[in-house]
Amino acid sequence: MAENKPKNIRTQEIMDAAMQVFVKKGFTDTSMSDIMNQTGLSKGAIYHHYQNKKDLFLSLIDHWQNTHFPDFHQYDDKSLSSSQIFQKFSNEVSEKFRENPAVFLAELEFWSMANRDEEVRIKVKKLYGDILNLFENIIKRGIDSGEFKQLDPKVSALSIMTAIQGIIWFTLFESNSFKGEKYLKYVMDFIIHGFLKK
Amino acid sequence: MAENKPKNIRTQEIMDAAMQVFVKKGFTDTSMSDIMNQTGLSKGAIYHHYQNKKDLFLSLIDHWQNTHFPDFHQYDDKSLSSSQIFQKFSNEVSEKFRENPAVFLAELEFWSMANRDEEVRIKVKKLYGDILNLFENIIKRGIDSGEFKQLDPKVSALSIMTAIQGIIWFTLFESNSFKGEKYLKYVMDFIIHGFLKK
DNA sequence: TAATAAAGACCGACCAGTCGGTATAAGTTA
DNA sequence: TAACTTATACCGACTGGTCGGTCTTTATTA
Repeated sequence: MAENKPKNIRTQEIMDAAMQVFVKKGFTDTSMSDIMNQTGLSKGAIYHHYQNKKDLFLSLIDHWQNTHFPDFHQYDDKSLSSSQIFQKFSNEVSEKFRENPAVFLAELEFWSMANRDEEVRIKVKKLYGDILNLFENIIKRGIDSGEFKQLDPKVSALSIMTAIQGIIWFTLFESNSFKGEKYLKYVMDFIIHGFLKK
Repeated sequence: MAENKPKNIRTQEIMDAAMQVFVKKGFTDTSMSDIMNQTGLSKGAIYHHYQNKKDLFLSLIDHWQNTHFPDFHQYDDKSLSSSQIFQKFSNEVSEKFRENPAVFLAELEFWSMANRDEEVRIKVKKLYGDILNLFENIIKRGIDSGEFKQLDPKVSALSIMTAIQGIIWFTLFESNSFKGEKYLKYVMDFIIHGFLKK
């Protein structure tokens, strides 16, 4: 029998295990027994910590945001220009990608589920809403300071986001992960260059 | 009993019906009886035309490419500049999006399945390989003619593709589909402008 | 052209197996 | 011992796939 552990420790373990399986097999094809095997726990233990499979999945979205997403506050640094902030962000994404490409596959699963389930959609929409807000503010700051030309902040923010999402393509279709980083750098430079005032 | 129809007609019907259900519920959550209901056919009829559920799904990828993807040959038109071709392509995507946003959700399902199944991955990889080749050639032509600056054709093609994919975001999270078209136009103009020689 | 034969399309009851979830018991710890 | 955590036996709903057989259309032949 597995050692008893405090709730917060155990749930972290379950989250990490569930992430692996969900990313690999998708929500529906992942059975609770898959998660049991991955954690080494029993069915009863899992259901003790989570009401049901969907509850577990919804928790996973929070877990992803907390674990894998860059800390927002570090981008409030006023000493950096808007271009520099985007570059910094891009570098962090590259690093995440090199360490663990599966992080981005999780997003794919989130999007796919968002298309099927209202609750998931709301939660994922909020997740990306947060990101877009961050980008938008950085862009606005760049415009106000005279660094960027007169852009549409909302659409520009979205362009950056979708450009970054493009890296998922490499995780799926390209074995050599180096190229993903090259893509990201190239695209980011291209966009920022287009943002800058002449 | 349903009227007997020639194979090619019937399979088209099944494909259209299956597309709707798969996009809405995803592969695993779609049962064969869902497809039965959507077509009005019996289980035996479906299995008469397709070996199994996965065979049906794989056929759907071909069907999508044939039905919803712009005809490649029209882009061989040498009288158009590379910029004009991309603009034309972008307009067609916009039109598709206005008519039926679910077309793009199908891609999401393809990607998601590509992550889980080797056969699907190979097929989807080829699909996007075709698209990327088309883009790459147009870009190369633009460079050779002096219209575009010295770009990396492969990465540039990928940038355009991922930018277009970004429209999926609107299908998922935004009710007002008009905005998707605005996004696409904005991004496409931005990219092309960046491609052009000064 | 009429009768017959072959092919193709379609039907639905049925099977073996899987899954999410529940109820309850057993182990652990403070 | 009381509270918490983990284990196990079990259930009902549902799924993909099979199969014997029927109905329709097309081809052949007399």
